[in-house]
Amino acid sequence: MLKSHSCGELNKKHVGAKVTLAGWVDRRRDHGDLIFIDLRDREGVVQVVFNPEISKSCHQTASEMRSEYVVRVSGEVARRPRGTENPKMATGEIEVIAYDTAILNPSKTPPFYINEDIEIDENLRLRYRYLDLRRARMRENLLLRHQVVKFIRDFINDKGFIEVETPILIKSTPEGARDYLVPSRLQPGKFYALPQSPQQLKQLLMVAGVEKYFQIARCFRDEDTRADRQPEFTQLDLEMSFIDEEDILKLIEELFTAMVAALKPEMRLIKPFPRLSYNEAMARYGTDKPDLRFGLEIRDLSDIAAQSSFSIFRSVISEGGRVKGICVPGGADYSRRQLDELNRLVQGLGAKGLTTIALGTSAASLDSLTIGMVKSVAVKFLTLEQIKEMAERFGAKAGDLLLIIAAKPEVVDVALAGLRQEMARRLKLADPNMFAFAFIEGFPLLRRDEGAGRWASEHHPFTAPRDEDIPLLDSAPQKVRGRHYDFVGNGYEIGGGSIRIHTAELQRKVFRLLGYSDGEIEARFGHLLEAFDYGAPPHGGIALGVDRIAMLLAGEETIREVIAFPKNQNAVDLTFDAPSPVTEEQLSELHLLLREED
RNA sequence: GGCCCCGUGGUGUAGUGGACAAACAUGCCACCCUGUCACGGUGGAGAUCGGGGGUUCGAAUCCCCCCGGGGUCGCCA
Repeated sequence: MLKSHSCGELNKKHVGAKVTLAGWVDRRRDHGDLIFIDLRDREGVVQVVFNPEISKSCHQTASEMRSEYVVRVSGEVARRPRGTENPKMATGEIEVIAYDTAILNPSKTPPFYINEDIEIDENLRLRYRYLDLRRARMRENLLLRHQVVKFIRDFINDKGFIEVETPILIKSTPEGARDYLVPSRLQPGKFYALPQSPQQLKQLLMVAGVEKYFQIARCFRDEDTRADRQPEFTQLDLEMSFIDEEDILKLIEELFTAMVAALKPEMRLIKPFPRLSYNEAMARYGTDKPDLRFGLEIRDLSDIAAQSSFSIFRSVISEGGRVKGICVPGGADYSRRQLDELNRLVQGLGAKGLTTIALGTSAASLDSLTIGMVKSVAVKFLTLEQIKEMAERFGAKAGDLLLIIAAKPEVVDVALAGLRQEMARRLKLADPNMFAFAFIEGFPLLRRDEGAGRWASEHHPFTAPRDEDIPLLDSAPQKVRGRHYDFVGNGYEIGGGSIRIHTAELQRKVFRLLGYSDGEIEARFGHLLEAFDYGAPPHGGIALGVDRIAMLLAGEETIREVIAFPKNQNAVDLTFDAPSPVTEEQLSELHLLLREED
């Protein structure tokens, strides 16, 4: 080793010790004769003093040091002179008096600050990711992610699970997300696909008798990115035999409770984790991944709106739409400009517009509210009674603002969910010191794919229907509830799972309902169905997004901040400039010919 | 594919039709400085205002197209 200690570990117990350190120059303070260097390594920063009276050559070398130079320093740890201690530094009580030093490698001036935490253009950060990762914020995020994965592995191991690796080169399944394909050299014209998740593999492991499987698994989906979505991401994938929903939910609740206590003890949880039905989540929050740290719940006003003479409300309802809204406490004094912004927001989410009703601030209470105190474009078309009825539904008070959207059911929910999120952000309603984890249950097994004119799986085709709903598969598929559950936290979908179908008979029935011919079923899922005929145990599991867990625990807003080398929004790796063209020879070996694009 | 936001010295920002051959902070370079810690002081270099076209007497600023980054809807079994 070129070093005897790390910079960050030194403290007053080391006073008098002769140490050799190595790291990067975080900052240089040159007083002419006396030079101070803040030397940084993975563990932290320590002040090194170069005094020409101790070593003239050291002092000369130090005067040549610049930010991010890699240097080695030998010196004696000393207590700082009285009055010069720095309480802001972890090592601020001591310093290292250098008597020998060397520049191991100089550095160009970096393209951005390593020693300051400021927002930098994402392009630059990703292009120089190795420098970005030197910054304290990213170093801490990498460490936290390591701790998260380590904690998960230890915890799950203690519960009797064994980690099994599954193939990265596997078979394309056209349903679901778009696959990343890998051409085969040995099998001309054929392709592997990278796994979207190890779903079928882990089910086969259950048939194999593994009973309790887990994996920190890399998954790939060729879909558009988001702040919480990357083309490749990491799942905690697990599966158990001989269990029901309760076993999985309990395990996950235990895991997250223990993990937060261990890694983020200052954060508060809602215990036990709330369980909401899908219908309840959609009705109250307009989404199946609500942020439960704040209220602003949605209320359905369709019945009142239908009675009004407001033509927008009436026509939307007559076409099968809904009129719903949220109530912003104290929002009645919102300016025209602010309301316009909200209008644009919901229009961006697909709504035609936003109806705002400001309940007059001059009213002492709702009872004393008069029509003259209400500010709204809809005021001419609503009676005072109707307005009060709406306000009561929200438990609104005078001075509140009602934000109402009339649209098709799915648009109303998307727009109001977005509006709710935005209002909470503006009003700072979400407690930053809380993780509001929750389970969502009772999803429908199927949803109608109107484009294709057939049924599609809400989750995936391996999800078991509730036993009592199985007869409905033939008569009323839309009413069948799946044995599926989602795990959400602070408005993010952290993961989901289900109890699986484990008999070939039921699995075939569901595939047929999804519109597959018997031939397609055999070609795509024959391996799984065959396995089910050899004693498949009842089983189920869950998959959780490790990137999102790390992001939440780190308090970050994108998973890029907890991935060492993420891709940008266009799925490009800017550090390596991937993807990139390949040679004609490579294409030829793979039996590929590139298509001319217009 | 749609919508929204952003692009000005190395970095972060100000400037939204003339007083800008572009300002501030920091970084960089040189010199001075023995207790600093975001050290301080003096001086200096550094920007075709993302690119192209247009409007105008005049464009960083207004309009159009393109490029790049971010957010989001669709998409994500």
